[in-house]
Amino acid sequence: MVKYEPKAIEKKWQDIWAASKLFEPEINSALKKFFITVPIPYPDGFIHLGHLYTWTRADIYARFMRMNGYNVLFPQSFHVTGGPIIGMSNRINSGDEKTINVLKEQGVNDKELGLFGKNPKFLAEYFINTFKRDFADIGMSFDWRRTFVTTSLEPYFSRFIEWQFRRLRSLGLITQGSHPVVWCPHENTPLGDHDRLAGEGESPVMFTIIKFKCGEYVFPAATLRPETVFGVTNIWINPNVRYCAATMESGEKWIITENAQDKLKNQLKPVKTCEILDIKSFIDKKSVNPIDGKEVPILPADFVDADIGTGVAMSVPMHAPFDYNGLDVLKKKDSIKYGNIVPIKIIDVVDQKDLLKNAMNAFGTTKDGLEKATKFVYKKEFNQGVLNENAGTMNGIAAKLAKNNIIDLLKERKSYDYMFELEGEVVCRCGTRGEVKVLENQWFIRYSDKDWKAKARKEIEKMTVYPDEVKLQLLNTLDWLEDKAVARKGGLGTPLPWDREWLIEPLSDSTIYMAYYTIAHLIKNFDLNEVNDELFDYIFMNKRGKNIKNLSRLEKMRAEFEYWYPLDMRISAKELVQNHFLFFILNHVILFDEDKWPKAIGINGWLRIQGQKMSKSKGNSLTIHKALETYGADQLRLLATAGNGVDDEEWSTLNISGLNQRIEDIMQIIEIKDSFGEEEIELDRYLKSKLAKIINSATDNYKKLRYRSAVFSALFESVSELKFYISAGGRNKNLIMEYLETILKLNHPIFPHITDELFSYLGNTKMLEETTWPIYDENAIDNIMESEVEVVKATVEDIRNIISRIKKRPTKITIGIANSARFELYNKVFMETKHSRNVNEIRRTLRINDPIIDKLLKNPQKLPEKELKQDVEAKTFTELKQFIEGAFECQVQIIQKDKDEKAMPGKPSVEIE
RNA sequence: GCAGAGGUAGCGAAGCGGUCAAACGCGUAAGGCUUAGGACCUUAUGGCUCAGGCCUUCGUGGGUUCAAAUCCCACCCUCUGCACCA
Repeated sequence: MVKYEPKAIEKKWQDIWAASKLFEPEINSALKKFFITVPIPYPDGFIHLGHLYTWTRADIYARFMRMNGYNVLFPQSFHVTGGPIIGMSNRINSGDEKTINVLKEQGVNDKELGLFGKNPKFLAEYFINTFKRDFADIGMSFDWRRTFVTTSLEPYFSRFIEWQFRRLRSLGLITQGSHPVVWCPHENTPLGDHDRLAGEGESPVMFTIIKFKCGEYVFPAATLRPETVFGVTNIWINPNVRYCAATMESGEKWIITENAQDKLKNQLKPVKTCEILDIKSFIDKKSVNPIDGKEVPILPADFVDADIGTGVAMSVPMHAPFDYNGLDVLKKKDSIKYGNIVPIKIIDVVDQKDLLKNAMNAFGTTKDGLEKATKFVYKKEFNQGVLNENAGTMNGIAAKLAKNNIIDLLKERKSYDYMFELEGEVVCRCGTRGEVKVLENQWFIRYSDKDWKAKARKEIEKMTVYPDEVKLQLLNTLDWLEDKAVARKGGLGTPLPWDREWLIEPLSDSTIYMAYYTIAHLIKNFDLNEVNDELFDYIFMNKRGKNIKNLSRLEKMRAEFEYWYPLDMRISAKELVQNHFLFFILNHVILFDEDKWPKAIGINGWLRIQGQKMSKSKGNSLTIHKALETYGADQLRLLATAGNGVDDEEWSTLNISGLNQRIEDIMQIIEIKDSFGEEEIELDRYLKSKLAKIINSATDNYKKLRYRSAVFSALFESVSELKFYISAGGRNKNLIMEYLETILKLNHPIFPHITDELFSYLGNTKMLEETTWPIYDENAIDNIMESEVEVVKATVEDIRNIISRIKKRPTKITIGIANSARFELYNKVFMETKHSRNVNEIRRTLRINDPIIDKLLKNPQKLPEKELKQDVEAKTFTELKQFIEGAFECQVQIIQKDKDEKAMPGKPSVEIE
């Protein structure tokens, strides 16, 4: 009994591949090139199975293209820009138990841990080495000569990034401005999602400030709904909170909560002086609504949250449940004083006359209920509402549009301002409450630029995207893409060449490095001083500057770039689609000529393990290194076939046994190969036809990165067809050998080690990647033969069914094939189904009166689906007689039927005795 | 909120107008093999039916069609991204 033992053979083949230099391609103008990459990873931990999902998918593509005759470049590098490496190092240094335990479990010793904590560079180098080791062990076909590390560890690469950013700046695509971020005042740093204990996903929301004048003072009401300003009946302040009169730079005296003045300071609205005052003294005084000049009273309300906005709110009772309820409370207290304040309805929603009241009745007047009602009302009114005659000049305008119109009006009247606020609470890991801060002099890359977007749109439309739906996602995201901050003050990275206290952040320094791969191994021969903008201009733009000398040395790099670029395929998981991939595309279209724009991208989902995404942070990741203790490389590579597209796919080790089984099946057939002979039978045509279809579908699926489907036909279907052929009496050695060779080729990209091994068992001395991909032979397709074999299989099913019904062991089975007249009618009907599947129509066209026609047309669901031939059916049954006898262990007779009503084409009559 | 994807038998997952009671894998059950277990092989696995038949199913509710898991509309639920965060 043969057993598949992957460990025994995998190292051997990895060494053979390495020695062959197969994966270190050189320029070869006789060959078409193919350049494929995966985004560079952060070496801040061990590579695990979740990562591998993406990389194996790329490696499979690289091997597939090599076998298809392409000169394939598949390099890999590493990313250390930004925070992750330093963050990891800091966590270890500060004794973070979770992190340390995970690493220890994965085999890091105390000495190494100590160094990790002290030296982020050591940490990065350590993990880069483990990545390389694990990549090799899993059989990745990388060209390691071109590896580099972005960015601060590699001055040559930094020069490249500087070149990129000077060019972007010279194109006017880098600007400086201010920008709101969530900020930790304790650590003095922006708070990303990963830095938060609470408030993940919270981002600054812009509140409109509308200035209501009251004598010398301004009441700056903060609101999310400026479109309701026509419906204001009063101003709310909270009598239980300390307020102050803050003198702003403009000289205006704003009445705001004490809290609010710090917020304003953070948002570049410095408060010059500030006097505490008794807010209660303003109650019942009048203020002026700037939109229409109407006077509205200032009233007390304890639901006004001192932590949000300015502490001054405008009251629109007809459109805000809290305001309505607040006014109600006051009216109950003092109906004379407040009785004449009437809610004003300014937004109409079709079919929703009493939207607010209904919502309040439905949700109640508890705090929670009012919040729900608020959400409900806001949503309906904003999306479906239209302003009415109470809204002055805005009458008839949709609420959605009115918002900006009203803001413009307020600006004209110098009654507008804005501030940022967090809707939910954000807490930093250090425990401090996060707040909004507007950063000054931040550098931006102008992804909002219309012309730039138009170019990118053109490229996306042209590009091949697997799977298809991702293209739509790219285009949609491009539409709302805004300017992006390109630099930060912390972490690692290349300084902005013109403002060196800012470091270029990771998503911005990783947009065009694929071009750098083409020269990465050569540029190191230069002195760093020689590596300047002119050099890059010459290589990448063919622009020869004054100081360019030593042309011959440069020429080699230029040739590499010209040969390998553009990038033909980039593979990644889906989370990079809406950020990295867009930046990658945008930078390419602006920095390179159109013939150097990327050709295709392939996106995959995640690997789930027991329903959860496999990731470092979830702690459910299995490192490749560990997994290789139990499984072989090819067995782990099977996980690349977990899915076809962007859906997340469940992976279980159980699939591995299915793989093992097929491999052992193949090994067994190879073992008995000498027992096969020369005889050719009808069934050969069936196997050849199946093989052709398998080649066709596997090839197509490989091309589209649909590996789940590819492995299904290349491995599972192919082996089971071969087993059927042999069990049904097939013995044609030449055919079987050709079949085996073909399926080894078809499986090689996914399972390179075992297929190379088995290929050598067949007496070959070449590696599979030195052979060529199987060619689909259309002439081998024999649909009638395939159909008739299916008829036999279906008949066996039928017989089984009957036997189980009548509950007796058969002694003899007689199978009656329909006569050729019936086949003729059958095929006539089949031909008609190509034009119409409407039974009445078929009947009308055919105009044949025959009980067989009636039978065929009885059920439109069961119309003939394929062409059948009487002689083939008869021959097939005769040839497979032994196969049928074997299944039932009794005598089988095949006869021709002339009159039997039951025998139909594709459905012979069956008599069981 | 905006955008994208998805809901299929006990589970994973194909199918994306007719050959669909739904591939394939796993699980489960019976039989074979074996001293026994494992592995392996065969068969069964929505319901009913003692001659190959019938009935009900593909998130929910409608619709289009001779025909819908597949197309259209509405609703419910799940996942993902949304920017200084890699």
